[in-house]
Amino acid sequence: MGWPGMEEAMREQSPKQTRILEFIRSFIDNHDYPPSIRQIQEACDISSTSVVDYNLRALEKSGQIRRDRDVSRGIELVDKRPRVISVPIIGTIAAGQPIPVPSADTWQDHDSDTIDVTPDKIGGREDVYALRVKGDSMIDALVNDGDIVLMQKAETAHDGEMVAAWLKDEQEATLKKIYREGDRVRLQPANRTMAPIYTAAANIQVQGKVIHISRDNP
Amino acid sequence: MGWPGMEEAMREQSPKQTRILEFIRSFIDNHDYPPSIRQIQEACDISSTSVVDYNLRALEKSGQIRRDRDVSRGIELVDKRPRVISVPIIGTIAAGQPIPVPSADTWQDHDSDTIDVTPDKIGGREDVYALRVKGDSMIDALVNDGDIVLMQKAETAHDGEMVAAWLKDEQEATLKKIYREGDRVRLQPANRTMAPIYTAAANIQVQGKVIHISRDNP
DNA sequence: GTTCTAAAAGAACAAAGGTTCGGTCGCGAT
DNA sequence: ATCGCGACCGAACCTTTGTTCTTTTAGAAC
Repeated sequence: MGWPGMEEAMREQSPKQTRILEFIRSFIDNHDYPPSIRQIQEACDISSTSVVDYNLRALEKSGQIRRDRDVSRGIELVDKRPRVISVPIIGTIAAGQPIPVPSADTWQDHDSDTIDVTPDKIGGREDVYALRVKGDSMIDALVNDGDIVLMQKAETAHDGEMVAAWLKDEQEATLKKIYREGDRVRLQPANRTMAPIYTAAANIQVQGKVIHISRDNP
Repeated sequence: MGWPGMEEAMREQSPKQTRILEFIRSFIDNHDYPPSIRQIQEACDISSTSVVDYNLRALEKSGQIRRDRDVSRGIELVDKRPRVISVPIIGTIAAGQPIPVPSADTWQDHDSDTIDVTPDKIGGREDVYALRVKGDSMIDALVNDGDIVLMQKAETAHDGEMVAAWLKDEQEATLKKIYREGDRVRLQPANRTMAPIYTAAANIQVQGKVIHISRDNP
């Protein structure tokens, strides 16, 4: 997350360096590749390329940028905005309809429906997929019709985790907190005012853990 | 979203072109700037730079990439992953506590708490901010403790829109669907099982419209 | 076979762009 | 005064890198 004295180093930048940094940032936003030294020079009213180089070295030393020497436009912002990650929406979760559980192979291949999410929501996890919620049968878990839930594939879950559970007998899927109680399972809605569901442990098949819920407001 | 014949043009790419495209994509992911023609050549086992150029022209013609001539590494993917956008979290919405409504000036300056969102959620809107939900007094609107709501600043709202409303007499804020009924206002929870709140129109101050709700699952 | 064309090779060229180096200009310390 | 130093200038230098040109190959069409 940093190093001792990072804050000081970052404060120790001249107005010229701040201006250079801002220009690089906006240039990358516009062009998707970094500016050349001469472009920085012109944009920031600097008289010589060597001055740009001088300040870039300073910025590099203070940890603001990284430079790939011997590479044109080899400037990389350390504090750059990450890009979005596309997660496949592999199905719809609704009472009475099974979720097609994905095989990891077909994930990226099928350019089916996807949703973009910020990397921090994935957080390094693998086997992440998304489900579209249909109907309001999950309203007791504070999940509404049209919501998108981010899931991590899992066959098991610890007590208290919110999972997508497939009820074999009832032939339906639901989103609930799961608790093992001997040979049966309690599915607890997130909303305290709603009553839990009890069923046999053998009747439950965990499809994945809920890691995020996202709802666009119309 | 495309142009007539786009699909055909995209299918008309040789395996070599596909490989080049994938390499560019992964290179940009790793370095944050595009590869040079000679780097593409080496990575894709191509014998000559002119062959790379030949295929890049084809990719450009088929609309896969854009090229800035006379610019080193001036390759831009048309279908690139957008970057995240940082939205300021300007406060907490909870019963009994006022929301500090932001002035547009101080937004970007204060590097206070922010949340990254995908651009499609903003959708060109301006004056977007975020609120952190504290407590479960909004549970009837399917909003839970800890949720982040994306808001668009607004002083007025149409009937049926979900807004953050400040109740002057009660000195508390809430998230509800708003309906004007003569000189009073109905605040309708999103959950049909909950009863609406009625109050005088003069008692209501709209703070913003809800455009998105986001919940990380612990 | 001949012809035509997409695709590829290889080399040379020229522009773009990073780096270097000698020198200047304050400015505080010695 | 002068020494040291951070910041800055200019210009030359040379690598990187995009472009071009000629030639070759491999099929498909005739």
